[in-house]
Amino acid sequence: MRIGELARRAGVTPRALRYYEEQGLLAPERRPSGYREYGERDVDTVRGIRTLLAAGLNSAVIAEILPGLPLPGQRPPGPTCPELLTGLARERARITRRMDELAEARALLDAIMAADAPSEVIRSGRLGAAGREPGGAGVSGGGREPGGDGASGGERRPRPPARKLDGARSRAVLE
Amino acid sequence: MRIGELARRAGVTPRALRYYEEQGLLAPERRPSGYREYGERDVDTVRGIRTLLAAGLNSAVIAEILPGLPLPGQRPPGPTCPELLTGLARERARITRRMDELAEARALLDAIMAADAPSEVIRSGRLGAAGREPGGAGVSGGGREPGGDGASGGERRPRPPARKLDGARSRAVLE
DNA sequence: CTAGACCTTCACGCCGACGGCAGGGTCAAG
DNA sequence: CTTGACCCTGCCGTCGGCGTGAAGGTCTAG
Repeated sequence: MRIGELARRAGVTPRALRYYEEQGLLAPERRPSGYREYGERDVDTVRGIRTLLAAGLNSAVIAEILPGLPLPGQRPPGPTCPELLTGLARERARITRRMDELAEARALLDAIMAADAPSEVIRSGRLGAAGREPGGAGVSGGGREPGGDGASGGERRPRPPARKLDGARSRAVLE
Repeated sequence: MRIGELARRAGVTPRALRYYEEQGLLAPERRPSGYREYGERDVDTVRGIRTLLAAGLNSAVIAEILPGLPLPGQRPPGPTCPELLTGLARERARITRRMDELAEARALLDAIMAADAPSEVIRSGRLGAAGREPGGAGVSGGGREPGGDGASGGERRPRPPARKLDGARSRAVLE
């Protein structure tokens, strides 16, 4: 199929598909005319890409992960198994951390809502970063915490004090 | 305290604190010299800001939320209760959706790892967007699904087809 | 008085994932 | 052949949350 159809079926724009190709996430055939020709499997591939992008993985990471997606049972001879596996574990841990952060933020919102809703404050404890109250009065669904999955590092440091090391700019703002 | 101390205690950079002020999230006193003077409570406030930022709320949203944070029992006469509450609920729902996305992505990673780890594929089902396998062989922790909290809209559309409406540019890329 | 740590206000740079446009080719139907 | 839908390759713009100087004022210890 051509780019427009894939775009519709995968729920993205053609522009995004060209971008994914540019980043090495897709490699469609080409017609003599230059038109890209995609296969059926690319629909799922693109959905997978979207899922991973939505999880905060960047295209470079996805690019090294993707080969394991489309048809399992095809081992590209490159550095797949050990390094890839650690990379996967790393991203998984990052996602879990992210979920913890979200849970914390949601708890904070719940605390604010609980303190704000009954027109006046009822018991209003101090809520440093996340108000812990046993019987949460959230709008729906309570707070639950994942078991503590990856490394549960705690300290908040905005920068590895920005050593004057010449190259190697640090990224990973907050993620 | 001055900006440097607050920065250290809250785990951010002075630059970030100035930025927060610029965005209306903080309003420190000023010494005659122009130096900013912060209070103790600002430490917690900044931590709260970080938590919310980490959850994907932007500074504008946080700005309208924050007044409910520091000292409860102080109702600024503006549009607080009804609109603020819906805003809070909206953001809460967004966070929950985000967590669902993350859970999905993590399940996808687990599926890839499971298919990749045992050196050869074992049963390799097709995994369109998230491989569902009863006995997941993940590294740690299984997959769990939140009860479905906010609106569980399903369709994936990258753009509200970009109507030629003049003003009103749409945002919310992927969030 | 002086050094050095700390502070001030500009103001530009950056990154990722695209959006959007210009200028031009392709293709199927009528 | 023409039309209109679709496609191509550049290439610049955007948005948020800061980083990173630059040029200069303030404060405190010695």
